[in-house]
Amino acid sequence: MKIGAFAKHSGLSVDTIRYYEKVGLLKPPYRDDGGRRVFDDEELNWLKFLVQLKATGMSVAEMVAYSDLRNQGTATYEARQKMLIDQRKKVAVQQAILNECAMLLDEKVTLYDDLIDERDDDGQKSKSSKNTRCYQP
Amino acid sequence: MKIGAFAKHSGLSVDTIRYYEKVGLLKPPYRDDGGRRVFDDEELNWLKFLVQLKATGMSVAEMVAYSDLRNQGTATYEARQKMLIDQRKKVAVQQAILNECAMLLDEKVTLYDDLIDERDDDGQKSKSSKNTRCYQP
DNA sequence: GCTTGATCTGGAGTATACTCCAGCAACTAT
DNA sequence: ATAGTTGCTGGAGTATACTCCAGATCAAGC
Repeated sequence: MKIGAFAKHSGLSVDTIRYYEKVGLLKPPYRDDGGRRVFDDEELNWLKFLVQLKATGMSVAEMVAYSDLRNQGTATYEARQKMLIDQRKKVAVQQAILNECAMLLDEKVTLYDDLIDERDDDGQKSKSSKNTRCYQP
Repeated sequence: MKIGAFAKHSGLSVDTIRYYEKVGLLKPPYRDDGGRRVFDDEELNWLKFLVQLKATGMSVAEMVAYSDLRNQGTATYEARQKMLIDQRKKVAVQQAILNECAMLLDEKVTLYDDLIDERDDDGQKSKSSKNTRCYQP
């Protein structure tokens, strides 16, 4: 697989692939006769995993650290597992934050329905205005 | 409330407060005799809301857009509500991604338990090695 | 009065993670 | 054979969101 296909399959750009290689997330791949990079499926799986780690909010620097451990073999299993456990905790925190924010957004959206009603009832006797002096969101 | 207290209550730094004012997220506050910024609770509530919007992944540019709408008064209720609805959708997407990533991490952590067992059983007849040729995570 | 700490301004600098470019080489389809 | 696409390198540039600094002012405690 050449770099274009590799990029497409991973969802990253060609430049990003080369950048990832440069910083040590991908090992220097085999080169064909013309000097072009050739990637295999194993490396694609690894890259997809990196993409998912990134989605959890892990920085490139941390991914490089993980990658370096991985390149050192089985002796680093514990260290790698610890990194994943730490990341899992961060994900849990992030999930809690997002859940709160989701509720907040839902509330605000509902509040706007009321605000819109009140604004449009302007000058009429209002039957159900509850938010007249609510903090303007 | 002076800028130091305002920063502390919001969890942001003093520099960030001034930066937020500069880009238009905060309106130019009242200044005391000495030219120092004085913030009120309403502005603190607004800033706290911005912090939560940021936590949902909204960019500063988008927050500025929302802020500008807010400054235009009740005529922009619909536009603001739409922004929040859009952001709510993004949060839902982000939640789904995080849920997947959380599961992935849990799986990987479990896998490492197995890999560690296998590595430490090295040279013994293994009773339960299931991951001998598993992709190295 | 004097020191200390908070705040001020304008502008420069930083960290992160890419992203783009020039200029060239090498495949690929017609 | 030639045009178009893809890939190469090294290095520069970009976007985002701050963060830091110099040099000055201001307020409060001793």
